[in-house]
Amino acid sequence: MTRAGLNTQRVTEAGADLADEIGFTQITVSELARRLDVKVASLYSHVRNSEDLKVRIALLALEELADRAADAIAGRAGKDALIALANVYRDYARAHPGRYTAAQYRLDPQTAAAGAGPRHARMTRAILRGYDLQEPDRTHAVRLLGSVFHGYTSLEMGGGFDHSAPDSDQSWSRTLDALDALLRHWPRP
Amino acid sequence: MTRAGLNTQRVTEAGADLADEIGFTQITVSELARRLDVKVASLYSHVRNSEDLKVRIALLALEELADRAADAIAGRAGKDALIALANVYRDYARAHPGRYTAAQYRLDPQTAAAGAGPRHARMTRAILRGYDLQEPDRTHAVRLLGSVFHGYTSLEMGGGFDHSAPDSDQSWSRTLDALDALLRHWPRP
DNA sequence: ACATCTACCTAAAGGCTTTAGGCAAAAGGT
DNA sequence: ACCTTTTGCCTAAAGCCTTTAGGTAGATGT
Repeated sequence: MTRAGLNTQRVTEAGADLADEIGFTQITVSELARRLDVKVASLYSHVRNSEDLKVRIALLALEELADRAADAIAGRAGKDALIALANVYRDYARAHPGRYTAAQYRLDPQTAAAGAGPRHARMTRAILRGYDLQEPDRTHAVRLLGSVFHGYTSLEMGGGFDHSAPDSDQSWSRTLDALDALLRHWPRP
Repeated sequence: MTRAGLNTQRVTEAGADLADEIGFTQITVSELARRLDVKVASLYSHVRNSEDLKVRIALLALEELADRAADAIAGRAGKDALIALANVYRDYARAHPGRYTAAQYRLDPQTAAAGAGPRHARMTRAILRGYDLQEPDRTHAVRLLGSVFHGYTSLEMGGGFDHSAPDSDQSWSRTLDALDALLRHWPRP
């Protein structure tokens, strides 16, 4: 009887793929075992428990997202960079809904700090180099951008903008126009 | 042996309270039964199954939120109304994290349309009466506002803005200033 | 060929979900 | 008060998911 050749890495990737297919919240160790054609107990050599599996999928998704974001903003500035970064999140969420949901999974502070979370914050901050904002407004703007990227994407994923005109692509595009305008004319306190 | 006197309504409310204490994702029928000091099977007279319980909690939260939002925007306009509405969401999320998470629970379109979801959209739209926006920009703005309210609140709830200066209250306040400015000077296509 | 990992297995205990069938408290009519 | 109906809660049981313990055989290196 030949082996499947699993290790923690592969189990995590298979978990992420499975999440994209059936939804992150539906992930169970049993379901993943079925998918990998392996007995449930076998997975417990690669993953501490069900929670550990979810955390690993979350960290994987955060890292993949950060890599794509870094690619997207390299060599761009201002509105170009803003649009490129924003689209990374939205496109990733549409292509990999399970992974994207996983990226929102609540991690304890230590784990979060050790993962790719901080890279995301730095990249959003980097976008603002193209605009004339000083601290603390820069931080406020980072938080606003994060909120819009995540908020829009997650409402859209939840079907909130389906079945109503105008279509979501247009709102997205105009939302980015609006954010760009806002960053260029950020109000004084 | 005297009865607990439960019905669907009370079970749902107890479920919502429990969600606020232990987190919406931790909700199980068993846990709720323990909380109510009742055997698990008994709850299945009041609730079809675990999913049904969660949906009911979600609908309850959406309704409570809509009621508070309606109170908040009554008799206000412009930036006042914007701030009041935004604070309803944020305050509710902080006071009732379990219910707030429940309000984000994905409902099937039929259930969603029958619940308080559409009321929320109408109220956000009502806020924009105080600003000079025509369709389709009005809809784009509704979506942007929803994204920011939900996005900011959910990142804040997830601890994303902890342990970094300036504190989240300030960013929130300045974010609302920025949104107000944006709505007053919405960019042309 | 040998020892050593290591990937996978069987077995079993415990918890959550859900259905079926029953009993007794509450509610309502006469 | 008495009887009937309703209904709120129960016990029992089956099925699936999680997790641990202990065992076996394929891969790896000497």
